[in-house]
Amino acid sequence: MARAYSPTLLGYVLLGLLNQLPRSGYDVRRELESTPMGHFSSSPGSIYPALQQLKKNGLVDSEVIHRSRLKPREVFHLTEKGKKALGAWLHKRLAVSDLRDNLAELMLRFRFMEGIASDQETLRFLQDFRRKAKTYASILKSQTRTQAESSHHFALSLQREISMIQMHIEWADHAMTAFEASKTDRL
Amino acid sequence: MARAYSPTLLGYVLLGLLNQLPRSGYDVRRELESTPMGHFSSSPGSIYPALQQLKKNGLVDSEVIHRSRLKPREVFHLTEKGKKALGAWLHKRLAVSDLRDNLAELMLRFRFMEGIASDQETLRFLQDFRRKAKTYASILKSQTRTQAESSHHFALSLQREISMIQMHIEWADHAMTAFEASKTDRL
DNA sequence: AAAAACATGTAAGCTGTTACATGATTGG
DNA sequence: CCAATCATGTAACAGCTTACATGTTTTT
Repeated sequence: MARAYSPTLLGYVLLGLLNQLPRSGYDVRRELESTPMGHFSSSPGSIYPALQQLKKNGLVDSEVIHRSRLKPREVFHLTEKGKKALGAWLHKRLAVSDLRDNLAELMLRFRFMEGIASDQETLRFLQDFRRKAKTYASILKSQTRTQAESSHHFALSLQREISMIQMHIEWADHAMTAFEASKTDRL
Repeated sequence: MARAYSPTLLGYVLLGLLNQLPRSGYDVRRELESTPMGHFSSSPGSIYPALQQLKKNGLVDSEVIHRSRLKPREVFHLTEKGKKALGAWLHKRLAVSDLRDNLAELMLRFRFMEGIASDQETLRFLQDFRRKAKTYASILKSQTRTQAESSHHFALSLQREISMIQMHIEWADHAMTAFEASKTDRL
């Protein structure tokens, strides 16, 4: 039995982009060039195989569009399975360790929620994010008390980490009030 | 002709740790477990091959220390070549794009400066860091003006990025005054 | 006439991960 | 006696990157 396929982070980025709008590999490359998503390369050697991988596993499908003169474009779009996979990724519950290890991924998830997650769902994400950040911040602060004396550089690094998390808590607050406001607008 | 070997980021982390203090692979693993350096795994399959790689290229050397009962330890230390490589990494000039793509690496560099870079050199690093951060911040702000209207989520993501950089500028200020103070202390 | 944009792919290789494998010693 | 700690490695693989490869069309 072939073991369960699960997209890579790059795969989810592609799903997110194709969910916004069906695109060719070339379109995706240009999008990644103009607004970088994480640190992924926009080179053909990255994008085309990744799209084929998604297609092979049934998360996207494609139509080849022939034009009079130009080379035909292969335009990819999400399948039902692809939409489910993207949705599952976006709604996955956060772990505290994600704040340390996968912050960039969490932010990508936030960005790709646009258009497919309701304001309610986005708010839930931000609330969860804020709670986990609070927890992580208190862990870091307890480390300050126990380890900080040992090394100046280390203490400054810890301080930076704490400021980072603090800033993200404030950002989440800001984002949440923005979403609360937009919710009220529609009443 | 074999083309020039240059350590990977994990390689530099190992050089930094071994520069602080000669260690065995096992020691390194425990260090990575207790205080994570970037997102590297502390698993044997990561550490032992990486150390062998560094040894093969002459950046570290090792002595095998035999003890009465316990398994012998292979303790690694930097060679002259290794010290040079580490120094070159630490003093490499920053690019503005590093603020976006390699922030974690910059912070590792800062941490490993302890003990081998002078306060002057560390200050220069922080000054450079601050300048590049300022530049990057202004680039991001100009993006806000041109693209922000398009998407709410995207605007919030941009806002977060700007707050991040802003926070790092303040952190650099804080760190610099700390180093200025310690310099004055020694007069 | 040349350069840039359009459009897609393959091949080789590096880095690192997980899982597997082994075995002695020490502490509870 | 069982678990944890000490200690080192290999093998298979995933995932991505760079460099190579190809050809048309539009813009300068």
